[in-house]
Amino acid sequence: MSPRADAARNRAKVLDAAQQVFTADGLGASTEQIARRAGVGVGTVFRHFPTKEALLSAVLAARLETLADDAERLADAADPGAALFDFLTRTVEASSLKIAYADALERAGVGTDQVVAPVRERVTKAVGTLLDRAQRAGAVRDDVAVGQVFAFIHGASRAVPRIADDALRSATLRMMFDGLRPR
Amino acid sequence: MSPRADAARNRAKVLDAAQQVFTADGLGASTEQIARRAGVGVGTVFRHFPTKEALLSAVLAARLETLADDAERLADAADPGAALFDFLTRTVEASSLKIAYADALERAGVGTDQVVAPVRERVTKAVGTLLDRAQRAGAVRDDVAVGQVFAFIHGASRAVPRIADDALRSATLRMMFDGLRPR
DNA sequence: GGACAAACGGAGTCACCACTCCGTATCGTC
DNA sequence: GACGATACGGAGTGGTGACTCCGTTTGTCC
Repeated sequence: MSPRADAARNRAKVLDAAQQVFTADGLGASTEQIARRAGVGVGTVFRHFPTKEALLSAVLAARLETLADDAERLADAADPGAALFDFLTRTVEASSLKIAYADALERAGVGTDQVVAPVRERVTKAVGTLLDRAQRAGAVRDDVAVGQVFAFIHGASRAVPRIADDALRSATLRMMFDGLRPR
Repeated sequence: MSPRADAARNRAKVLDAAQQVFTADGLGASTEQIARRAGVGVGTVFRHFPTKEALLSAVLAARLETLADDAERLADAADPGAALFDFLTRTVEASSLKIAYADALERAGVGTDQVVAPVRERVTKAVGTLLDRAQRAGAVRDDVAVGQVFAFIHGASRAVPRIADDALRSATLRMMFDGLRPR
């Protein structure tokens, strides 16, 4: 039995609103704020996502989903080195003003969450492929593991968005990821 | 008029407890928890630090103080390159299990806080000196600014402590800071 | 278009937390 | 050791936020 049309619509609206609000105000944002943004009552939010944590998981899963899409799209690029670094740069830049993103990633790292786990695996695999190809092409050190790439993404996502100046920011980002390249 | 002996003692106990509790449970930890840990009443906590934010600032200032001490101690090391990288490594490793530390640093970056500002300047200057010497010795790229070094510290503090394996963690750290070295 | 299930809204509940207030204890001074 | 000043403890207050409950609305199916 598929859900009623309005239910599906509202679920999407809530997820969307949650993403925006978490991004703007951090993970501490209240459920009511999210409900208001979505144009629904709090009851509706809680019907779709029984706890705040469940909502966060869902938001996170959605983000990881697009991350995986990105990585998979780049899997057969002509220049594997460029592909990996492009991916890294875009991933971090995309989360520029989004503090919540890094927090969510952090959460993902710990929780053996039911919702998040499968998507997480997909991302790991896709990034693993990018990494592998980049290494084979000699663009990345041989001794780098996927986990370390995620550590780089995590760290850069945290640190780099704080830099206001555009040029300086992208320079710092490039510099940071340079640590992955062979010497 | 200097403060009464018990007052000074309690102030120190609270500051110490706050540091421990924030470190263990994050910035969301309650004031009562801190009071209990310090072995004093909540009233005492608030008498010494009128708001929770003031307490956080004080904790942060204390941390920055030791950071500055570290940096200044290394200012005339024989090998400037090693000195800078030592400092970076130790700073991050020292904050290993301390999530609160990175949060606090983040806060420091934003706030033009009365308590924190002067210490901040001291740290910046000391690290600036280390950086300068390392650059002159050819151990660090010429185009690196102090702000970028802080970004690296910030990012690494966030990302690296998540790695459980000791060897892998320090390898990642080294790799991350390698981005600062000339190519 | 009527009937029934599914979903909605939002006032209400409960727990928690920053912060206050004041009777009591401790310190420093003579 | 006595006395005033200073600091302490912790019950109390106000506000906020996650989550519940139920009377009302909306979608769907015949």
